[in-house]
Order: sequence, then structure tokens, then C-alpha cells
Amino acid sequence: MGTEQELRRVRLAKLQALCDAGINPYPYRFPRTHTLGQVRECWGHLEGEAMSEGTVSAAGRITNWRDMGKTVFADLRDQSGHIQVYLNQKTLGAEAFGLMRHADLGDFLGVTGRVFRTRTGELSVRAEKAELLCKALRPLPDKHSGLKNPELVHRDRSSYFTSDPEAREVFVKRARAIAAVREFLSARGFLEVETPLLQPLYGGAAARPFKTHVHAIDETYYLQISPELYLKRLIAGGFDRVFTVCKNFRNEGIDKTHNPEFTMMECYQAYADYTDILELTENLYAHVFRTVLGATTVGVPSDEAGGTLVELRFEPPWPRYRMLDLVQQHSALAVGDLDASGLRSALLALPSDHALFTEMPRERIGALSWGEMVQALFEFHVQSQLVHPCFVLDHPKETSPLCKPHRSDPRLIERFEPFANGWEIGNAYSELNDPVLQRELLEEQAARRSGGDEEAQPMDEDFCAAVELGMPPMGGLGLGVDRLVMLLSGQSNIKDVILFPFTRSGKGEGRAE
RNA sequence: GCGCCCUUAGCUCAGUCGGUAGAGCAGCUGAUUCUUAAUCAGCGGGCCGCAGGUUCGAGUCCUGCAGGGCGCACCA
Repeated sequence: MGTEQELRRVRLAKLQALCDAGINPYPYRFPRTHTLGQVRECWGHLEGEAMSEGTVSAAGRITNWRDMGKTVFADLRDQSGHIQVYLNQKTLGAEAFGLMRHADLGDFLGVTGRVFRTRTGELSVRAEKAELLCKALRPLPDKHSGLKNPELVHRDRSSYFTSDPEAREVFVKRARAIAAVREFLSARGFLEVETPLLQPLYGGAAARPFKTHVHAIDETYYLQISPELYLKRLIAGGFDRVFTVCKNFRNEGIDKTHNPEFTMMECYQAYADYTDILELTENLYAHVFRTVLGATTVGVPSDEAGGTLVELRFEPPWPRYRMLDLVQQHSALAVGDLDASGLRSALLALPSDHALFTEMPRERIGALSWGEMVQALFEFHVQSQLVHPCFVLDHPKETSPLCKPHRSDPRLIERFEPFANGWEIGNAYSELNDPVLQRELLEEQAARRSGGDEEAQPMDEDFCAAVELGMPPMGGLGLGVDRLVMLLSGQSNIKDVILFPFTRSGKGEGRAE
């Protein structure tokens, strides 16, 4: 009595006993009149000996059971809350009361009765009828400590969520946040669309894809790494404002801010540039925060501050910083005034044990362009410092093949990334619509790819054809939804904002050799 | 991919110097008509992650493997 199997056997025996007594332990429905939260709302004002006039029918999972002999106090829980049920041999009748002996923690119970307060003041339903709604065979996690084993927390989500209402609350916020995103964009005339997740080519980002095989046509396909190239086809096709909330799949590292499949919001607005999109971004964030939290300020555990809570303000406008200025400030290198060889010698003049060289190996610097060095310096010196919400503008042109050149600096493109808590939370461009330059840049990518760069994008002729058809000038934005929810709910691990985060299968394939 | 740490009952965790396995919760039996992590009496429950090794003797020491956590790297 105590092994998993034995616990199961005991419950199966109770199940059989119920069946023998002519009870269906899995009835079809229970006409409840109130959720448990509503019971509390409607009758919370009761005082003393007062009792509700009519009866309520309420149901939930049994989370606690205090057996006093001829009286049992059981706690029921549903999504809206919890309430105590008073089960008494006299009120319920000896037969029905006797059947309750076959109930266990974790079973679902429906009761009908009047609402009252016990002598100790606990709001309770005094059951005149009680009906088992589902007999459970597995025990719930420990009623005090819950499920703590981090392996099971992310694998056995059913058990975990039963034991941690706060964890469930994160996903209520997530759902509200995504609804708020849709509401904000729809109100501004954006049409919600879907892109194929199975694609013959992949693009729109620099990432290794997941590969799959379509048997019907015997061809290799890829899971989407970004919806960008499909959304732009729609703009070329005459849709002026589109957005999608979709999954992206990237076959790369897994850590506290990276899950192999993650949720993205991407939108494109014709006749706009990145300055318009910048305002859209901060207003969208503010709208979501106001809708879900009722405030634009939130406390978030910060890695940079050793895990302590840092108060972040998402109220627009967020500060705008030019990337060159930030790098110059934090690295004390006048990157904007140096050309590639000047910057290269400045870097090589640093002491050879400088931490920078663990990020950017000394011997590779000779092969890097000016823009690649600037980007690397940004990631090394600046990124983690960007704790408060802000925008980083005007990246080197090497950082994207899908963005318009900067109108006043040929070394740069019209790109910005919003940052918060040291995380990149989005990416936006004045989108490239010059078909000649677009083809040139994608051919460059394809060449790097055949040169062994696994993250460079393959040539996509269909996409180039769409660009050649003509696209209006437009601004585009991608926002990481998971990171948005992390900020909104104060979570520091992406696995805690994804209902079913990626875990190893345990099959161990590919590890034999 | 590299480094460090973890894996003991269904759940949460102890386990000293290497000496043959413990608690609380849950479960079972009984008592109990107002409890709140109810209480009281009693009873069961273990491949100590897996496989080797050292030893008279391994939960404990060593090696390998698996799973997990953290950090680093990767992720423009």
C-alpha cells in the first residue's frame, strides 16, 4: 500500500464498489448553477447563522477531505476558486453519505445545497445531494508542497497545474495578452492572416530550420522559422495591413529565453516606415500592459540585478538610442568615426586576455567587416545593460538582407529592435521593396550558405518574383510573444509561459554513437 | 557542445565517518457530528536513476550511461 501501482489498485477497487452500488462514476453532465467563485461572490455576505434561501449546485475537484465520522468537510476547487462542502450523514441521508466513503482526493464532486457559514466562519455548501462526477485513479501531488521536481513540473503539466493555481494564472494573462494584441491591431485596420508552417524553403531570419519530408510528393520541407516572406507576398498581393500570431521553429539552443518552438506576432503596414512602426510598437506594448495588468509598470526578476525585482516602465515614449552611440558609449571606441581597418586595429590593440575575445575570437577579427564588428561590440558591451524598455536604432547593413538602406548613412539600415530586461523583444524594419537590391542581397546570402554558413538564407525565387511585382513602401514588426508574457507575468524562464515547453523525449535517439 | 551540481516511497525531503532505509503528506484499518495542513491509535509502502568497479560490506567511494538543474558557448 504505497507504491504507485497499489495506490491505483485501491482506487480501482473503490471504482468497482461504486459500480456495484449502481452508481456511474463517470456521469455525463452536472447542471451547476454557480462556479465556486460565484458561490463566494453571491453568498460571501452571509453572517452568523444565516443560510441562503435557495440551493446552489456547484462542482469541483476534491482537494481536501476532513472526516469527522458522521460529518465530512471537503474542499472543492474549480478554475474560479475553492469552497468548503459540509457533508453530513443526516442531511445527505445514510446511503448517499455511505457512498462518499469511496471518494478520494482528486475526484470530482458535484453538490446541491444551501450556503451557510460554519461555526468557525468558513463559507460552505451544506450538501443535500452529492454526486461523484469523476473517479480519479492517480493521486494528486502533495497538498502542501505541490509538485516541485523541475523535471516533472515541465513534463507532467496536468499534475503540475492542479497543484499550482498561480502557474495557471500566468496562462490566463497570456491568453489576455494575445487577445489584446489582436484587438489593438484589428482596431488599426490590420487583417489577421495565417502563413504555411510547412515550407519548401525557409527564410525571414537567420536560423537553422527543422527539416521534414512530405511523402505525397517525396520532397524535403521545412518548418517555418519566420512568417516574414509570406506576409510580404500578401502586401505585394494588395493587402495593405496584415498580421499573424504564429509558431516559429528554430533548431538551435534551448535556454531560459529560447524554446525551439515559440510564438511570434508579425505585422506589416503599407505606406509606413520604421519610425511609424516604432510608435506602433510602444503603443501596442502599453495597450497590452494596460489591458492585462491595468498598469504600464511591472516588477521583473532581472538577471543583470542578480535575480532581484526591477521595476520596468512600459509607458510610451521609450527612449530611442542609435546603435552606434550606444556602442561608442559602452566600449569607449569611436566606432562611428572608424572605418573597418581602423576599428580592427583598435580591437587588436586591446590586451589579448580581454573578455571581448571570448565572444569574438581574436584570430577571426581579420575576417570581420565593420558592421559585423559593431554588432559584436553591441552584443558584448551593450545588450545586457538595456534593462529598461528602449529602442535600439540603425543597425549595420550586414545584420539583415530584408531591410531598406538608411536614408542618410550608407553603412546602416533602417532597423530597430526593442529591448527590455536585457532581452531583444522584437525586430522591425523599413522593409526593403527594391527588387534589384533585394535579389542582390539574397544572392549574397545564398552564396554564404553554399560557403558553409548554415544560418544564411537560401535563395527564394518565388519571393523575389513577388517583390518584382511591386510592393508599396512599408514598415514591418516582429514581436516575441513569449517574452512579452514573461515581462507581463514576471517570469524568468520561458518554460513557465509555455503550456507545453520543449522537453527531451527520453528516447535517446541519436545518442547511441 | 563544454564545465559544475542533482537523481532516495505516489508527492516533499532527511540519511553523519562506508555498517544493511527514515520523516511529513498521501494510502489502508479503527475512533470521531463544526473541521481548516483537523486530531488520536495502529498498519503497509523502497531496483536508493541505470550498468559496472573498489570493499568483508556501497544510498554513501570510483567509472560509464540516462534524465534534470545552473553557468558558459550557440541563438545577426
